Amino acid sequence: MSKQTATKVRSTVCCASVLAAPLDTTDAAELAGGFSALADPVRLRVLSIIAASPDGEVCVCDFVDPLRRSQPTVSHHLRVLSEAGLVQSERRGKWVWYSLNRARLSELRAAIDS
Amino acid sequence: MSKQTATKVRSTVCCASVLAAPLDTTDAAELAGGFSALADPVRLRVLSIIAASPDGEVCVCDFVDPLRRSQPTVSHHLRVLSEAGLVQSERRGKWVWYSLNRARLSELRAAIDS
DNA sequence: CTGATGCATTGACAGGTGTCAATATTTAGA
DNA sequence: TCTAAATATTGACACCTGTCAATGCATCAG
Repeated sequence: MSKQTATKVRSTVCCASVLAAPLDTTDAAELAGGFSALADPVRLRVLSIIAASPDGEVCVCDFVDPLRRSQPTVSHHLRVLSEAGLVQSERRGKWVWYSLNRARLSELRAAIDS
Repeated sequence: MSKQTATKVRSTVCCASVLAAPLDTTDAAELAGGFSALADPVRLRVLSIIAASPDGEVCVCDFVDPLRRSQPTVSHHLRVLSEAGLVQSERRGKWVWYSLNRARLSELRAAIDS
């Protein structure tokens, strides 16, 4: 089951922007969802750890030690990031590997671009 | 009293980045604070309204109608944005004018830049 | 000084969130 | 099929957050 949830259809032609034009409530809610996923230090470190990994993917067990959080807590954060579209997962054998969705990060970055 | 709170000293030379290097817990907490302020649709629309205003500043009373929130609620959101360093305020007579802190927005944008 | 206006603060409440222990699920290997 | 290992889910708890009504504070007009 790919936990690829809720990347709703954008209502604007390109992508929503906070600064370029008046933001409607739909776009505002969608963007707020994305930033909510970034609004936690543990999740930011999850993204950072993935970005710093040689292959661009990290399995769940390798987050537990550096994050100093329990395995269920790590799993929870990965789910939040996944549902926000910021990471994707792939099961290979007993392990699940997480990688960045840089396009989604770019969307959020662009949303606060002048 | 300038409500310019808590823009803590950055621990890195330039500015914290999620993707460029392993993120320490201090930087992660600081960035998460910034993204928390962006993690609400009402606040994103506040920023959008300011950005769309001709003079780049908006007084509190002019948020209430478009946001469809009570005046205390608007005031609450402006305080959150202010404490995150994303807006600044200036009292002129009976009115208080809010404007964007684009440098702070740039910091957050840069933090999720590749 | 008084009254009116713009904004901030307080208090209360419902709902959301991060955390962990316990448990379930999935997979590989024997 | 049985067991162990990796990950996900559930349940519980404390804390945080968005909201509004009521109230307080600051400023201006008269």
